[in-house]
Amino acid sequence: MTDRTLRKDAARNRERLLAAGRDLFARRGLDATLNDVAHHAGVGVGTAYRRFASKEELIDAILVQQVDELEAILREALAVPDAWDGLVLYLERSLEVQARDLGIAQILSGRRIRTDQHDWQRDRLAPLVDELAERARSAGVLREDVTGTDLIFLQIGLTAISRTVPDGATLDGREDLAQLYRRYLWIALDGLRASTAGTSSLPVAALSVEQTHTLLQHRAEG
Amino acid sequence: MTDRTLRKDAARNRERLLAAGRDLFARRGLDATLNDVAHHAGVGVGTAYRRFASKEELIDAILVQQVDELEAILREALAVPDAWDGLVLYLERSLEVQARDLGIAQILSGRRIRTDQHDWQRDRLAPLVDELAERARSAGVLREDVTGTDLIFLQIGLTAISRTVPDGATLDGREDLAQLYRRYLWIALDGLRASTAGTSSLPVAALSVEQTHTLLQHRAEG
DNA sequence: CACGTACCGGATAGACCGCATCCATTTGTA
DNA sequence: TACAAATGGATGCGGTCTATCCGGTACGTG
Repeated sequence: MTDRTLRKDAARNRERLLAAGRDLFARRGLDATLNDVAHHAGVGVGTAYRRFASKEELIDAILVQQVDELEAILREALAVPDAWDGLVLYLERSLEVQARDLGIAQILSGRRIRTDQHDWQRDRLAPLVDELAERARSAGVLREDVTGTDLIFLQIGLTAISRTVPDGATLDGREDLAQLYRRYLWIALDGLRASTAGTSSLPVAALSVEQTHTLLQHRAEG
Repeated sequence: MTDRTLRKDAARNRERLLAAGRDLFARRGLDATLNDVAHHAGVGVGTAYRRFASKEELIDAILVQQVDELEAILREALAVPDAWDGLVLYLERSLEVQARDLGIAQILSGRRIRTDQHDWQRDRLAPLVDELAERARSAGVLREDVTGTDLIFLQIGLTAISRTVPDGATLDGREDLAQLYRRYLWIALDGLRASTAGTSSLPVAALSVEQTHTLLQHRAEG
């Protein structure tokens, strides 16, 4: 890296670009343009391209922070005494992040981008997820035939459900639409439990046929 | 419609276009070009545009057949004596269709296209799904708090998981990769059951961390 | 069988979009 | 002050998708 202290204004613009990038990638996903980011950051396109040679480079820079966040969630989950509670905490928090941030969801689902320096998925996150699953299995709370990779794929599915709901959508005065995916998380959790001690109460009410239709319809226009 | 009997060659080309469209939309999704379809059908672009004024029109024509197929699956499921078995049959078959056909999966998920004549989702399919769920609830096999719309959203999630696996992918000699999503279907099914009579045995083996990584990596290049 | 017309094919025009560069101008700092 | 560093955005390039146009072809009716 050419890290020989940036000029004051340059450093400030770099921060602005990172912030705008986080914001824009979160909302519109990874195919937002670097030009978009520049405009959104209030700087010229040229400035953006001087700071980050390509869009990928910007994404990589943003990614580091977000992987740290996910790793923190995992370590916190592992620190929870009860193995099942830890598992639930991880899934809830991780999915909350991905529901809010389309960009990171796309990356964790293996879509869109192919940035070389992100073997972190295997190297940093995956072992922790595996450990979380292993611990829950050993404690007899997670069914024996489920592994850490299953948790990954389940997250991919649940994230897809959460993307079904447009950004700040409400429907018939329902404010909990953004949490709809949690219904299905909890159904999945009941399916993941070893001891089938009944069913959990689902955190969000189901949608009516009309509401579902409106939602999916609305989605086509975005 | 100008249905005053097409000339023989025109009719033949229309069929070719429909077949090519089905094939291409299934494999590459709905953003395949009408020019692509024409080329794939072995006819000129002009021919394609004479037959179908726009891509949407072609999609609509194809859609009719596929909705019929889905409706047939639903009716078959409703005809199964055991309510739970019917539910399982529906989900298995419907997801199999969507796993094979990216185009219809995109439409059922409310993505991509906004074709006006397809309120069929609410009008033809949704009531049947609802009936299926209602029947299973009444029979005491489906948990009380789950509705037909929940089945829709679950399918969206599971379809997303199935799209994780590239077309004819194998990994370490595993031939069942295309069925990976069924693991998660069965986890979901266990979560949907009212009587928690233990856990089902999952139909496909879990992936290792390395296999998962390879899969998601590979996906980025498509 | 001959003629008109519906049809064919594909080159091509036109619109749009994303990426990246270049350079005249401004700003920071030694 | 002076000069290197940084700025901004107009601009060029290459790609994609949509859709049309028109010289040539083949169907099928009289």
